[in-house]
Amino acid sequence: MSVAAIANMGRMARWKPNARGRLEQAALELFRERGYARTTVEEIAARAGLTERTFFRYFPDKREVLFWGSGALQKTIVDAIAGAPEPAAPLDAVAAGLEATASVLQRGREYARTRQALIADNAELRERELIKLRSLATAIADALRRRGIPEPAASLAAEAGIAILKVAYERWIGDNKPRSLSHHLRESLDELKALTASTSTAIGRSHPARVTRRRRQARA
Amino acid sequence: MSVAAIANMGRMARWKPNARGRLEQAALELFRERGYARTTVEEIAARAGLTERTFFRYFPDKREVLFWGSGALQKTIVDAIAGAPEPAAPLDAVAAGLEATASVLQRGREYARTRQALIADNAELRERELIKLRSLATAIADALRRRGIPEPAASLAAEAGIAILKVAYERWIGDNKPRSLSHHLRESLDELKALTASTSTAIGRSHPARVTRRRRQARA
DNA sequence: GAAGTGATGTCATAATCTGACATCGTCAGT
DNA sequence: ACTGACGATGTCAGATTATGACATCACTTC
Repeated sequence: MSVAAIANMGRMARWKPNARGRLEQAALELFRERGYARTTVEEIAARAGLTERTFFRYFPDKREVLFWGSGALQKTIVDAIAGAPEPAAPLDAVAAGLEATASVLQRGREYARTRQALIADNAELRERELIKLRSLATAIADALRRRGIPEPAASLAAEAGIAILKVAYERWIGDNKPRSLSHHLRESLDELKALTASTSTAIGRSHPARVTRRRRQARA
Repeated sequence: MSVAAIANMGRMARWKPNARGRLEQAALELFRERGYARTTVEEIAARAGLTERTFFRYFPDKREVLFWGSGALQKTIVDAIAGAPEPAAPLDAVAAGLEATASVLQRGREYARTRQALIADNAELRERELIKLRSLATAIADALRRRGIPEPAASLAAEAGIAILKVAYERWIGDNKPRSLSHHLRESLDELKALTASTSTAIGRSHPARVTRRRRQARA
């Protein structure tokens, strides 16, 4: 559809603007009111002024309405890792990626809070969240490998990144002071670094022996 | 039901012996024939000589028919960790736990193979497997903490244990030689130890500075 | 202005899962 | 043996999620 068509929204009786967003919004409201399990897709669609069938055109299943953002999030992280300054330790590249999430996640702490509460008390949603985190972990590891980071280190750094993200996110949500997610990310990262510094693993190392590693990637 | 009643199975028209086992068996057969998604619970129940409703009395949902064993497995591991010889490094206690699984998992490699193949090509099943592994990880970490192992180490050792189990299981399944799961477990463990030995983390350490740690647990 | 396209709606249906209640052997106690 | 409790199943009805096939409507393009 052209830009003109979008601007033209007035006359369109059938075409509802931002259907996906309206569905998300309606779903979240209803989930807050009655909980995830007790609201049906039909109700969500109705509140959004749409049909059950249309809901399933925008979301492959009911759970995804709470995870739609994760796709964009993952892309953001991966891109940021790819674009990090060249000679960076694995964990620093990951950190750059995580920093980039802060902007995407800024739908507000309030949203994050209720979303996490919903996920916490529903098994289906917890399952889905785990899958998304696994997907993110492998995506991060891939991105690191594309930077020439060899295998044990790439996976380990990716796992560490997920761990940091989880801790920071949790703290950010439970934090009453107006400290940003970025703040908690940096803090968690520093803690992890302190923890590994004393025992010195490959993930934390500053410059991997300064090998000219750039040549080995090309395109991938 | 008394032992006599069980021995008496002959006369019982309604009561089918080992209903759960028959359902599992029927399910596995059908999954092999048509795949997981294309077989219905009704078909499974029919082949087991039971009703759809009864299937759901034995398994909370269709997926669980492939994961029923995981409960026993987890218990086995946790018990073995609890019963490991007292002054053991975290990873050694975990290793003792994993060793104990070998007996439970011995439903044969053939079963394991088809089961993993089924899980691999179905999203719902992959999700469920992840959940089970998370559950196992936290159970292991708990067991280690009950042995007096402090927090970063307990979780890390648990994660390492899961990683070892996954690798060993995978290799065992893909192995044509008749090497046991135990063999692959030991091998994977050794590889991990070698990997961490050079960098020396807390997980691999032999004796945690020989502190008298036994007094601090009592009952937990 | 005719064909085409994209977003929705409508209808029909499969499949998963649950609650309520009936039935049928078996066991325990009398 | 009679009876009542009990445990495993069956039967029935229904909510809910999810998908396929096809119609419609507004708007675009040639």
